[in-house]
Amino acid sequence: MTPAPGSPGDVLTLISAGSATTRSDLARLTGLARSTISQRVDALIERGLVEETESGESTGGRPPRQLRLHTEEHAFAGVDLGATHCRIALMDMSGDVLAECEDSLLIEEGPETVLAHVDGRLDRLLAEAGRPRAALRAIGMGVPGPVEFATGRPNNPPIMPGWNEYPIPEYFGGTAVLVDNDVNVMALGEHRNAFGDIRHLLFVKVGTGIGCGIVAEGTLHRGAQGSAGDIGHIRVNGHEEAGCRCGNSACLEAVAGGAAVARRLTELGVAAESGADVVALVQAGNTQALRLVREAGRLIGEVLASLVNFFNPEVIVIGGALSRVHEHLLAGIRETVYRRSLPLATHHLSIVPSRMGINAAALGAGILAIEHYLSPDNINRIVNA
Amino acid sequence: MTPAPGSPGDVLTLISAGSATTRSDLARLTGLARSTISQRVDALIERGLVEETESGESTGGRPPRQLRLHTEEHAFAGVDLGATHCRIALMDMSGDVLAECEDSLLIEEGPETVLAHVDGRLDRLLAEAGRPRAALRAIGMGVPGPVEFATGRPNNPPIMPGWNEYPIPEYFGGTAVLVDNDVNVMALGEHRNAFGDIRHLLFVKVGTGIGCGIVAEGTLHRGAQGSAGDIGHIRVNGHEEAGCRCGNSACLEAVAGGAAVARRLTELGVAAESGADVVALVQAGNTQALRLVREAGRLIGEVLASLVNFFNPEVIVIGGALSRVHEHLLAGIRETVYRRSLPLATHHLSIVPSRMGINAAALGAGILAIEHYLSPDNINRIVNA
DNA sequence: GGGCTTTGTTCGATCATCGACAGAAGTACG
DNA sequence: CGTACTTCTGTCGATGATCGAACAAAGCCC
Repeated sequence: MTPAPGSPGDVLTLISAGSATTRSDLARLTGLARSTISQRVDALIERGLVEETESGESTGGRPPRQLRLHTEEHAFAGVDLGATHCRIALMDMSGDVLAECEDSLLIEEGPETVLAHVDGRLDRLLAEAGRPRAALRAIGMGVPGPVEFATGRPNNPPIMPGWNEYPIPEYFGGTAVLVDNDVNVMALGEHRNAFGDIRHLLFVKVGTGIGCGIVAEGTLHRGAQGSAGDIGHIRVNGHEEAGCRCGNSACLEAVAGGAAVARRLTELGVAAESGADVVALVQAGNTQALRLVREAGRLIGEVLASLVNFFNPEVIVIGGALSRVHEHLLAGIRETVYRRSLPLATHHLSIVPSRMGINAAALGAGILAIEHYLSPDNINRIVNA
Repeated sequence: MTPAPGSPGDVLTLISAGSATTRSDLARLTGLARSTISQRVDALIERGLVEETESGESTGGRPPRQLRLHTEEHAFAGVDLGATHCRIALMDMSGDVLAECEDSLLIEEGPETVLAHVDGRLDRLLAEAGRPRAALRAIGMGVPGPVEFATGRPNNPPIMPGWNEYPIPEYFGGTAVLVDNDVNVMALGEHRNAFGDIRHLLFVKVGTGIGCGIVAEGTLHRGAQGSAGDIGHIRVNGHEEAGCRCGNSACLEAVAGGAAVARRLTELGVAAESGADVVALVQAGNTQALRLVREAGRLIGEVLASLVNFFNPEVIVIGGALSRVHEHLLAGIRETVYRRSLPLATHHLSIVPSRMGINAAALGAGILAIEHYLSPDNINRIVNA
């Protein structure tokens, strides 16, 4: 994955990526001498970052001692804040979930209330996992709105009253807190768990609104103002009648979002209020709902066709509430994308449903926290301290 | 620009970027000891990569000796191959042009003919600049079609018959040859010469066709198959009647490209065959042409509005033949983008005409070659040899 | 049990880097 | 005009990281 670096903290990166599980592997991958590797691994073990497990299988000689991230003593939290829910996953350093929870919680109650709730849940989850608060190394958080990633402040979020410019990291004192848009952390979760070797990936969340997380060269592309991926307000053909909350008309999410599909169903005499209702109707076999979901897929596909030409990704992952009925949504999307995009761009393109489902955001947020902690710079700092 | 690395070849990167012009600068920027810097600079001077110029101005003590890239002894070529032309710029290591040439040349004559022409011109330009062929360190080349960058082979280019899969680098023997799409090298040229500190930039070429070069995190984004930026075949609203050479209808370049505008003018009774004719008509004050160019700008703006939401660039540069009448084209583009994109994304967005004009491609291709040669890996290899 | 292979550690040698010093080349000022 | 001061650059011994070789450990194969 990584080329072949030689600096100190890079050793840990290789271990965490699973590229190397023994000292010999490390020596081969980094080009450093075995003795040097041993010395570095010792330092990492001493700091509690790496542990040795039982010996592996021999390949004809002395069996190598397996190395892995130290899964005790450290903990990381991934927080998924939605408009009406809060999910938290407590993870160890290798990304395995130690404990998790899910609550109904209105984000519009404002940062103090919501973050106090999160803080309380963190204590409970840590207790459940039997780790002290001090073991919590970093917190990742996905929120439903644009965020200035560097400072962790929401940037004029439309559905988060009271959160504008609120400095979320400061609420948690000294603990490192990484805050990002929810779609971005979902994209990250999906990429790291299921598509680690894919370089360019799009994650499209189809829920009440529609958003997109962009992975370019394996890292999140956030854009100049951190608003990249906001595809919900791209104009689609021939729906000028559909007004959008943003003030324009014919926005993608005003014609193909969960709320829009529900409204159209209601107009046809089938009662539906939200994307969840739509999903229920489709699962119950309602043909009108099924047809409209597929039609929504076509509209989304039309926008994605443009983005495929522009960005040329290898994989597009479809997630969000509506993707629970992904067969129909995907059929519509695929139909349009493969017809409207250039052959060169679609030839090796896969369009697949989310593999992480409802957990993508919390897991992705946790991964954001873990990767921050395991970044070579941070590790070098810890080891040299 | 670069964070604060400490490895050997990075010193040269700082010098070439203009971030450091003296040994003291280098020590401050890299954090290395002054003695270490001196030693490295000596090595670079000995290899002929860096030279000392006359002393700079004193700031109260001994004046520092200025360092810069060694501009003699090395040469780089930037080759801009279009459908009907060939421009070559011979440059020194700092990107200054030593000699250039421009010829009419049909790319459809095939690789052997065209590359032989290029090779001959290279010899002439080198002679003009008084440097031996051996001084030519690398060649960058932009071609009008998709390219597999890693191997330098065109990938099913529509307007380059005979070039498919042709291994261009092999034609030039041992010299390093970097081949890329022409729009990509234009984007690179524009970025490096005029927008070096911008992280995310789009370069849009409006000529007979329409294409886009993407700079993300300061580097070219080529996509999974190297076809990223192919925005000419994105569908636009309400022009289903316009058939495109790609087989679809309502493609952006079928309604707003130079050829399309010329065709529409002809339909209105104003004779025009190509984008160049359109430009001439606009410059002559023809109001029909002016109106259609502005209308083309609006259509392009509609597509760009989507891409701004998706990619969130800081700057969009408009280039290509039609941009010679950029006031009108830009007016149309700006009008639509600022109306249809999200405020957060447009707030700090600039949409500007190309500063490099017709030279963008050749210069960008040359920069591709220079940056390849000056990459830390390559420099370390040279110094340690 | 005795080769054989692979892994991991120990230890002296080597090389890059550092810090302190001295010299170089200017300015500021009496 | 000379002296103090500042800033830049090269030299040199000390230090610390890295390496390679030798050695010990731990398995397999016969």
